[in-house]
Amino acid sequence: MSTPLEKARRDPESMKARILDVSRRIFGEYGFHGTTTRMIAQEVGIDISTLHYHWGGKKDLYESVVIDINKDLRQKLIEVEQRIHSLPLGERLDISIDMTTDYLFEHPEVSNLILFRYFGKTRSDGNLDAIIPEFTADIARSMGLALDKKNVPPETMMKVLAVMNSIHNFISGENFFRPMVKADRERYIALVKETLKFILIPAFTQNEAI
Amino acid sequence: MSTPLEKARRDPESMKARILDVSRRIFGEYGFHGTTTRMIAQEVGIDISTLHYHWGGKKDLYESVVIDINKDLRQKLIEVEQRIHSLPLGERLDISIDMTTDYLFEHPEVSNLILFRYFGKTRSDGNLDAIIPEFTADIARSMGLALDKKNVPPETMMKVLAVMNSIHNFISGENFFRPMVKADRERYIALVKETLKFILIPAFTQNEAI
DNA sequence: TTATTTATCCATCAAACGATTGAATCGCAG
DNA sequence: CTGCGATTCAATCGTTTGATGGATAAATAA
Repeated sequence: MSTPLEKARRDPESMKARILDVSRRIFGEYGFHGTTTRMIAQEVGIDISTLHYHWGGKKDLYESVVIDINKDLRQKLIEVEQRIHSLPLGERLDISIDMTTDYLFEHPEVSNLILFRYFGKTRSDGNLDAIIPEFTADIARSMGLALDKKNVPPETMMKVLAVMNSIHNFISGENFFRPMVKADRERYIALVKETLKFILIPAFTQNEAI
Repeated sequence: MSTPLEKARRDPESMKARILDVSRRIFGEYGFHGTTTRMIAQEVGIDISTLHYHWGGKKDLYESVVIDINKDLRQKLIEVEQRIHSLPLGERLDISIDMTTDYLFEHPEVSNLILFRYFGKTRSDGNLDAIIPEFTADIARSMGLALDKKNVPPETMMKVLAVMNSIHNFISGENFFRPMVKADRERYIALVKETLKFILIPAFTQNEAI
């Protein structure tokens, strides 16, 4: 057995995959209600009925998109963790911020969609994000703030959320913030990293031996 | 001369004001596209045509809402600044976080709408947020990071944005984050303040004399 | 070859949505 | 009371939106 999402990801050239990729971007920009199936179909260059043929309906497609970006993000987190594992905390943070920021600037729809789900309601919405608490606990462990990913204390969860949100904010708000600081894209990315490190590193290293 | 918004705010019992208040909340929850004029009308307990009579149309109403919440936030910032003016930086941050957090938890639609405008696109959207850069510069000065609100350097703007966004995130994401940390509302508010201070205060006081 | 499955588009539907119109109602000055 | 502006609602219009059915062609199997 295999879900439509798995099929799509096996063949990146398939129509399923093309629709999924465009959907990620447009759902990320306009949110669920702001996106129409016609917008997606037009961008892919197909008829709406073809979209329905492959994905069943708008809501099914949206759910697949959410699952897909969660998979991607989780994959990236594993990658980051392998890279920083067994380094001192300050360095772990530094490298994590660099890697995560670079990745998300290349795939801003990931941040967009996550923030949409955090802050916006959908008129009819199931609980699709049971994964997020697990993510957060994983990151807590990876940052050395918790020993295992069960029973992470609330204070720690909150700190991790603050870190992740700060990153997503700058990625997803680029169109809004970048003109404010009059920077080109490259400079903006540098400013984001610098700011994140300025804010985050002192907080988590303040009680550490130097 | 007086705009519909000013009229509404002069008489809080007026239909204009009632519609505006409900609109703030619903636009904040569902965003522009996720909100229908019928949802607002039903919540107020009136017919849609009455809504159109007072506010012209969905878009006009939405713009009034955005202007209204910006006015409120600016007013609050002035209030905060008067309270903290001439205190040492650490204390300024501490009190600012407390006051701003309390205010926003009482009016979460302010955070909701601001984040919606940062991260989401509306299919046709003018530039309605020319005020935000001024806000940000104001806060920078109020935090003692800039001497006057002209020519605030990009690095400083970014830091202020990071601070404000972190606050908005926890307010607006309450429905998502609070179950994750298994806290009741009161406890959640305390956790938010604690986390914000943990993250922010060390960063801004690290180079200060103690 | 023929038959069957897969994939795509065209035409169209029903529901939902933003908006308007015209009549009814209210408050109040003359 | 009368007249009039301000306000409200019921009914409805035109459009958009999500979704479907049927024809068609290409690929695949028999």
